[in-house]
Amino acid sequence: MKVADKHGRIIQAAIKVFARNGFFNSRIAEIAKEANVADGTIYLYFNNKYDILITIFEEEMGKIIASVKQELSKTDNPCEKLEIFALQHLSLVEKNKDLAEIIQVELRQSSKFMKEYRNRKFAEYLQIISNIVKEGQKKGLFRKDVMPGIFKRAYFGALDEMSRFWVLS
Amino acid sequence: MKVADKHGRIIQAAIKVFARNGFFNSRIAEIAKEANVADGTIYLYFNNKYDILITIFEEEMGKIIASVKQELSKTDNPCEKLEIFALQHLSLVEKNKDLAEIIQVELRQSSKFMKEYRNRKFAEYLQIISNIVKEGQKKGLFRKDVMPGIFKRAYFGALDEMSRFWVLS
DNA sequence: AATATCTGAATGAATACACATTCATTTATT
DNA sequence: AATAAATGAATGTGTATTCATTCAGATATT
Repeated sequence: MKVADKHGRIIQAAIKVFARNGFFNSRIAEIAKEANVADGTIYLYFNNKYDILITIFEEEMGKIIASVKQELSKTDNPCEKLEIFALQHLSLVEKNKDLAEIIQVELRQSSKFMKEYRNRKFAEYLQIISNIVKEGQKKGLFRKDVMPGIFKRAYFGALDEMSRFWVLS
Repeated sequence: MKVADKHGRIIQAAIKVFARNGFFNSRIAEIAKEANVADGTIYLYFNNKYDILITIFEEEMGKIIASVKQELSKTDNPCEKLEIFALQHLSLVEKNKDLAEIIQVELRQSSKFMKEYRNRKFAEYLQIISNIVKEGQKKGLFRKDVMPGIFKRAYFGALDEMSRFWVLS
């Protein structure tokens, strides 16, 4: 890492500040201060405030997806995969509380103010679950009447709501 | 309903507008227009913008809780109750998409900008689930090692995430 | 090697503007 | 006539973004 990785420092600062105040109540000035950077410097690395949030979604979710896929590749038993996914999800949330909070809180309303932006990374994350289910059904391990597209939501939703308990405390 | 129930009209307008834009991107002027009321009139009925949102949480969640409890009282079999809760939740979401969206999207971050406000109504809603579980355990119908406080979150989370699929579409 | 010139990253004060809230005035109700 | 309710233009504040300026380091010139 460069001694002065401004981009990275701003992202890390923003994760902290957004998690603390929520996106709309966060001030660019506060992020700048947290990153030890001038207000204007932020605009050398990002187009605007939204852009910082989008970058957090993209870059950080990307890392998480990669890490989960990595863990899942260690087995090809769909039952075990499902379990690994849950454990991995909860442990990642615990390790990155600020990031988890931003994803949980801001992702939901992001579509509201970033019309053009559809969160592909999040969809990709959910996709991992439905792929496990499909695989399990092919192998005759899971019931065929479970709809993977519905299941992925129920499974993720349960994990998400449970983890929210300790993220927000 | 009174011919000019301003309070109610403003609330209904705000539900529509908040659902459309999200809280922070909603303008008081837009709510006023939607309610066919002058901007200033809103401040005769509410202290400020936050107050409108809080009132939505309190009043509308109150109605929903009452309605769910009503339905649940029709049986005293905990298994059936759990099923009724799910069906009732999903049907209420479908009937009140705008309200559902606000609760799903804004509730999460509300704690961020309304420091003093703890959402009691929402806690009360979750409580319904854990009470069913406790009852079922007492009657020997549910496993004793299920923790009601965790289960209520997993169950609600699954329902919530599934319904989000069609709320936001 | 010493000096002059250039470059562009970084700064932070100044700007511009959006919008919640107010309140003097008007309209309705008793 | 007195009181209450409603109006909407005007106000003031907060803050995202801009941009003229600085300055450390690179490059050219002597």
